[in-house]
Amino acid sequence: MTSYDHPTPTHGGPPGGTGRALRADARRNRARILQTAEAVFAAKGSAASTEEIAHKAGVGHGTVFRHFPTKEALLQAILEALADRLAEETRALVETGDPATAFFQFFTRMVEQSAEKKTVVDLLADAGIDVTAAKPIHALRQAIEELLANAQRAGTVREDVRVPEAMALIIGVCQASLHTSWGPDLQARTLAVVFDGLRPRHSR
Amino acid sequence: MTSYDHPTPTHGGPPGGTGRALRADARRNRARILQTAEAVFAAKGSAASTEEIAHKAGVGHGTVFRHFPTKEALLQAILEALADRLAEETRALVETGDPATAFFQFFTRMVEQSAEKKTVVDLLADAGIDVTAAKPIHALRQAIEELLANAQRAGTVREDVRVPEAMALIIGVCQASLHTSWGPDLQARTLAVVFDGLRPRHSR
Amino acid sequence: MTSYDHPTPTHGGPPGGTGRALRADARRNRARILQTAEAVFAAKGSAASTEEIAHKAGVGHGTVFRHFPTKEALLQAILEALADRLAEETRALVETGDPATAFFQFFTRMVEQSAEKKTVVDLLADAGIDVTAAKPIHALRQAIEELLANAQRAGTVREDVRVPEAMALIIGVCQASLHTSWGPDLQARTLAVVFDGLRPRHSR
Amino acid sequence: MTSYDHPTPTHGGPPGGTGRALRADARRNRARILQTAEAVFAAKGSAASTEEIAHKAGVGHGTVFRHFPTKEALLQAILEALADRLAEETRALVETGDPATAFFQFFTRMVEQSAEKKTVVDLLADAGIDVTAAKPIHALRQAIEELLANAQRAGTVREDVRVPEAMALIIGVCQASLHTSWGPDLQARTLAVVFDGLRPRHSR
DNA sequence: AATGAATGAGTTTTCATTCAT
DNA sequence: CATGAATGAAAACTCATTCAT
Repeated sequence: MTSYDHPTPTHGGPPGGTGRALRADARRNRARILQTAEAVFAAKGSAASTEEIAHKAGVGHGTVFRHFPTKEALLQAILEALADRLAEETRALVETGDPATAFFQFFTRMVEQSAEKKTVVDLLADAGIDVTAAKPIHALRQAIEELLANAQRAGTVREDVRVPEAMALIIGVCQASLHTSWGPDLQARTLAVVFDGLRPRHSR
Repeated sequence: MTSYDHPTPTHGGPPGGTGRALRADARRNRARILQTAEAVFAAKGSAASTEEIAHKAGVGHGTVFRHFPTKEALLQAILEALADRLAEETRALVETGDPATAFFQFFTRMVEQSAEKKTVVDLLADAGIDVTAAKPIHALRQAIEELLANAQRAGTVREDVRVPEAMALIIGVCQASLHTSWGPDLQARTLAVVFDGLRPRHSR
Repeated sequence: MTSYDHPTPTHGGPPGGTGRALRADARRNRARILQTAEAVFAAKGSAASTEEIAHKAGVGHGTVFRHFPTKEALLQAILEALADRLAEETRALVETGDPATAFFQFFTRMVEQSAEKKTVVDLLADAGIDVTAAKPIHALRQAIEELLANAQRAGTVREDVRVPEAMALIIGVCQASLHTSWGPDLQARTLAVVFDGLRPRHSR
Repeated sequence: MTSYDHPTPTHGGPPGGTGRALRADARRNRARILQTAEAVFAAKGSAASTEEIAHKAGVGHGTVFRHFPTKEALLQAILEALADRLAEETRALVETGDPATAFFQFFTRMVEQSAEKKTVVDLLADAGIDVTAAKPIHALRQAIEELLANAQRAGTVREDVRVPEAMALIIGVCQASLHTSWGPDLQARTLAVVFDGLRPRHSR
């Protein structure tokens, strides 16, 4: 959520000092647009109109374009904001979690959040962007790499599993969660299979 | 391919004896439209225009709407046709394959075909249709159920795995194959993890 | 005016024969759109909206885009239609006029029509198209070349005058006619100066 | 340049003695906006946005509208400024030039400057303003009248040529210089014809 | 039955103008 | 006074859908 508070990058200066709060409302608008857009795109896919987003955000639709010059830019911004949030969360898990279980916690958490993440994956699909290529994804990827390596060092994930398939499995299960009648039971059972496949043989 | 030849079920009876010749044309048109639409939607996503489909199918724009009253109906019809094809294929595997390996063969085959299936899943996502709700999916689902049951009877899949998570895993890996740089290696390693998770513990 | 009657170039066949008059109204619409657009652009410049043109032509604005995929295409079509008309007129003058005076008649006629030609010149200016490069202008240019050569052979225009300056003078006087309070007197006196400059010295 | 320094005539008196410093800023801003706008409009036509002008002038967007209540007003102001400049230049020629050739020099100079003047003429055309009606044109017109009269008195221009056609010819050749491939040769030959038409018969 | 012309609601984007800070 | 954020009218263009031929 805090990542929505960033002002436009052209205004790097801190708001403190002489109290130049000239664009407090602009910042607020930007944040509201991002928030609204994420929700709307999540609900209706990237085909949702900017007009609807503007309306639901309570601003004129010109204001959306003032903050994000194209629809594509808005999509990218959402992507980055979400990636930032996830990377932050993941990094916290890297630093404070139990290495043996943190990767599995993370995996589960991602799937739980999948309604939100649908946006990301959809946008990635629509934009034709390769997950591995998108810049803001990089931090997230690195955090995942660490979680995986830690789990392997702790002996809870097989040594021969590499990052690409780990990400593929995460993405896959998250996506699957969108296309079936997906209750907590089903989620648990699906993850159980995958987690079992990830564990070393001798550990069972 | 044969599944394209079904006329719309709403036109069950011919209006007269002499009407047959025209009916053949219409049937051919319907088949060509479906075929073309599947290819076009696969290539361009569901945002592709009906006009383009009509053009590539070599029919007038209006003809598409004569056969499918809305674009949505066309999407549904493609879905049904594809589900029919897959069900047929799967059924053949049920009847002629080795029970111990048929389920895994089927799973692999689905992922290999995922480029084609992308269409379906994308369309499902866009249309907000739940896979489990679509009627023609039922036959496919039944065939999968049999494959799974056979494998469990043959001891190559854990007894506690149920159909929903099996389908979720299939869908998930298929979807994952569309994002990330997905080569044969990655596909093999990802399936290895999932298959491993599906096998009974004592079999390893 | 007859140049408006051309059907879309994709339908080369003659309307006769079996009387397949399927698109009589399409042809009519195309002609009306062109006619209306020429008038509107002449009155308001090329900044006039396609919506206004559609409205004044009595068609939906989508129809304008069906016939001319972009506004630019519409401008070009007007240009070509006008060039066609002028070339035809000029050619007639080449064939039936008095070589000694035809060039001057043509020059005068162009200036008289300048209200109409404003469209052309404006469009040329707006589109950044070089007069000499536009294809449909070529026929017109050739006719002008002949008029000039004939006049020079008849001794009413100096031998050292070349086509480029002749065209420059025509364009210039036509344009000037748009920017001043331009009555018949002023037109006559301005042309008198230019015509005098064009005549050989010994002829006066 | 000096003509840019005039404040808007509607603000005749200063509100107080201490207000002078601010006024100087405002004057400078006004001048910079006019200068920038002339350049931008010259380069991009009157479709250029006020935002771009504000940016290039280094002022806020709102400042442009503080000085010129509408875009139209800005166009008018540019026109006046340019007319002032040209009138000044022309007046200098009246006072210091050779009466026999000054008019022709002036004519040539106008055509040479036509790239700059394109702005004006274009704006006039776009705005539908008649040259003869614009007030600041009057001074320029008077100067031209004198140049013409002097040339006629010196015997280098025919007695029967009046100011309107002289201006029409100037405007026409300037405009023509914007269309067609216009090199120094073509300019020279075109002016040669016009100048020849302007000279008395016995002088050749 | 097939065609494709017509339609107009909807989409993205731009920009002059207003107004709060 | 200066600023730039907000606004919404308007523009070009698309496309599913309808309908006359």
